[in-house]
Amino acid sequence: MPVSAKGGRYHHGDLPAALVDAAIELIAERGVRGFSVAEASRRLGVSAAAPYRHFADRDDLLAAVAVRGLQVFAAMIAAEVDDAKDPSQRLAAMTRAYVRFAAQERPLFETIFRAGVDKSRYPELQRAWEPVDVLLDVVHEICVGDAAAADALALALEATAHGYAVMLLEDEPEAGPQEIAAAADRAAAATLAMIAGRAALSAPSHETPSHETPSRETLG
Amino acid sequence: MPVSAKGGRYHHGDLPAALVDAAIELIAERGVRGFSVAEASRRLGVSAAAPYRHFADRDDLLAAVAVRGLQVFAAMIAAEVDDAKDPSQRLAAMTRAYVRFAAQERPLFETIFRAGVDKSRYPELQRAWEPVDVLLDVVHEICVGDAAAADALALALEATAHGYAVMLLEDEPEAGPQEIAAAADRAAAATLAMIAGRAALSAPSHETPSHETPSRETLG
DNA sequence: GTCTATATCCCGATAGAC
DNA sequence: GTCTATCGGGATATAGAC
Repeated sequence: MPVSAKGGRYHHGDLPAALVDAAIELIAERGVRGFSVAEASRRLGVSAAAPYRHFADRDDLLAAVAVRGLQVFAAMIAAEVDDAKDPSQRLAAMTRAYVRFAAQERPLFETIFRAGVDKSRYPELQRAWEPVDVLLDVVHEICVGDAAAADALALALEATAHGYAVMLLEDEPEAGPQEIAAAADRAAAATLAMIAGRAALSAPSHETPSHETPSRETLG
Repeated sequence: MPVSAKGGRYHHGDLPAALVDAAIELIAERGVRGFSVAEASRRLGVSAAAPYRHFADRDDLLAAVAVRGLQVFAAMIAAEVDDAKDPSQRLAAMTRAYVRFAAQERPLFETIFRAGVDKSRYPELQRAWEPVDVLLDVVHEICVGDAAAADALALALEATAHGYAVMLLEDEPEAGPQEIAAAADRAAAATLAMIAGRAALSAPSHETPSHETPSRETLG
């Protein structure tokens, strides 16, 4: 820890970065909900006021964590995808990375998807998604010349990956490497299944009778 | 509002139920995170202490909301599924209901899936899942005599439905009936696609090279 | 079963000194 | 850029009266 030459008080070389790290640890232990700027400060041994020199408010710090998370996310996906040959295998690899990221970098996943940060307030956050989105463009190699089909497939695969990831975190919060790998493989298999059955994505769902569904009141 | 005959102080006929309702409204407005027992009391015009006669703590009340939510959830699914003929159509209908539930009963969905209530603490909460799980047994009519395949398919469909639901809430928090119906239809189509491609679910995913993935540190 | 009152704790954020 | 001090607010939960 660097110490200011002028007085006895110490400085962080980079308090903003230290705060992001502390936030991640804190979120890992208590969840996004249990995170507070005050506690992060305490852990770094700085005053509760210090963070506000660098982040406008709590959300501002969370947004920085999310940006950081998306960088890791994109890197994990890219690494996993790298050597896969055909488009389907690349997409399956993406899903595998998606699930792994959720499990291995849980606090980052939580911050990105559950912190409730208003994206429109943080353009850098929107920009941080781009590298991920680009990787999804592989779908066009599968649905050649049919942009609508490609979009539908991309959405379906995103939903599937996200679903497996979220369900893993909910059902097995303490999953070890073994379980994580197994879940990632199942998700990857589901990706291939979805691709195989993709013809049904564009087909009309044949009836939408618009039932009346029971409301809360009718069940009292 | 019923008033006690004895004094000037009023009672609720059913404060526990009133608290659950108030909680739902509050969660609808501010999300689970913004919910507090104190605010719910305030809205009902009772003291902040009153709820603790009926619920041990905040989580206890949230668990009650979740149970309520699961009843509605099961009812919505059952109603949508009712008249569908073949298993695939029934499963597609379930997915449609799943997504609709998330969008139309957002606070209940949030409470069930995001409130972070410790299920093991609330057996009634586990029991409330059963009616939903039973409906998923339709998969056995598709994967006849192959229990493993049926389980894999059930998981895949659950993940898909959940993924579409969560993504809808994240991407279009203000979705109207139109958008909701469209999203539900896309999810239903994805269900049919997954079923169509289900052969790939049991197939080995052919390679699991276990890359080294970049860690947080290497990106600093 | 509900109220009043209270104890205890924590948080976000700001002002002003150094 | 960080600190001290502080304001203002809200939460959970308990004790004891009615």
